[in-house]
Amino acid sequence: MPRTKKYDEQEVIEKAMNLFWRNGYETTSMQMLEKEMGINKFSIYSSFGNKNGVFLESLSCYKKKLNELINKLKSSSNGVAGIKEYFYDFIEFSKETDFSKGCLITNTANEIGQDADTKIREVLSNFTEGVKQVFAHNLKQDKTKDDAIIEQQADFLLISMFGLSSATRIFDKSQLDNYIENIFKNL
Amino acid sequence: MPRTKKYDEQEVIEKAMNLFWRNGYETTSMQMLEKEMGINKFSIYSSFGNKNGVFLESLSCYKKKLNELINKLKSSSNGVAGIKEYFYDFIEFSKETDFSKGCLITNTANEIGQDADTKIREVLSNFTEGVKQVFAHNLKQDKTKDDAIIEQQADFLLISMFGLSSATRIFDKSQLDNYIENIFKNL
DNA sequence: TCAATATCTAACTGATTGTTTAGATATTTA
DNA sequence: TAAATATCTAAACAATCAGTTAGATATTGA
Repeated sequence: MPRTKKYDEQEVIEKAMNLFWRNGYETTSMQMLEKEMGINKFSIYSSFGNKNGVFLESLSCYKKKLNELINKLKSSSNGVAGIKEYFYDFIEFSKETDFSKGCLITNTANEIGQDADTKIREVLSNFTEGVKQVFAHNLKQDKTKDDAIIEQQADFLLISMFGLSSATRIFDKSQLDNYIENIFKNL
Repeated sequence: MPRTKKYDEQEVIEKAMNLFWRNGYETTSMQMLEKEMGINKFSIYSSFGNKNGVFLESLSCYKKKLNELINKLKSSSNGVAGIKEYFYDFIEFSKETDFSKGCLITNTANEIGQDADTKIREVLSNFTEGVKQVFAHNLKQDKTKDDAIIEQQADFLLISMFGLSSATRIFDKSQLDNYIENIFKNL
């Protein structure tokens, strides 16, 4: 039996995830990953295959983190108000010390072209579809809404959330609050 | 007197602009620019200084193109309805043959970090502020809205437009239409 | 017609990209 | 204790990055 790993894969991936979250896929180099993860290239490649592998694991790690917010939303039973709270929760979630880094999923969707890696594209669309389903689930708690309205409003909220994710990187807190209030004005 | 340029700077910049628009700043390499612009590196560097110079000229070219839509909005006198038309116009504007490439300004804002080139950041914030002013100008045509409401709604529309720009790259026409209809439901 | 000179081609920087590999190091079980 | 072997370090890989340069080419005004 050989020596054991000095590092915990889950721990170093969380560090990689934060780097991708701040800088995006392209801008994040293997050198930067080495430094941030605290292990060298050999270890990175033997644990995750290649840069794309590190990124896919980072996406998975991100989803796990974000799932805390989504599970709170899932288990809520106050309809639209719960979704609105999720929007506000997300603003806090995306905050770094002095700026906001948006949503890793949304940032990636904005960065990649239509010729990007298939697995990455799948993760993005699966996640997007999942969020839409949770929105629809909460909207259904309002019995006055029929199926067509629910589908429509879930789509609207999905794109609005997508916009909010980008907006957190650029606009200030009062502008974001005002945005959310307007979004939910007639739902 | 020497020989004259074989290429028109405005013509080649439009090609560069389209490349940046499709692929983003980082992904677009000087090699790709050479090929797309139809001139070689020497000519690119002697005309525009460096890659950043090509990009700044591309941003300027993009603004000129988008100004056709914005001028239409500026000269309209039907208040919110004119802004809504601008949203729909933008969807068409951002369309490539088979997909949508969003807004070069928004794409750039999503791509760059807080340590990016100052000139680029300036172009982005100036442009954003300009669009907000045009929105406010049109909102003022509705005499029932006071200054506070106008400021609030202009900000809301700005972020919504920002979201729409990103959304065109990912969501389909019916989803985008539904998004716009909901945005303008209570303005 | 011809010297002047800007524009062009094409090869070449040096740095950095993602990825691989050889060999030293450390740990484990038998 | 010693053979086995996975993990580590560090140097190297080819490809590509943005940017430069020497020299050939073409066009101009005098």
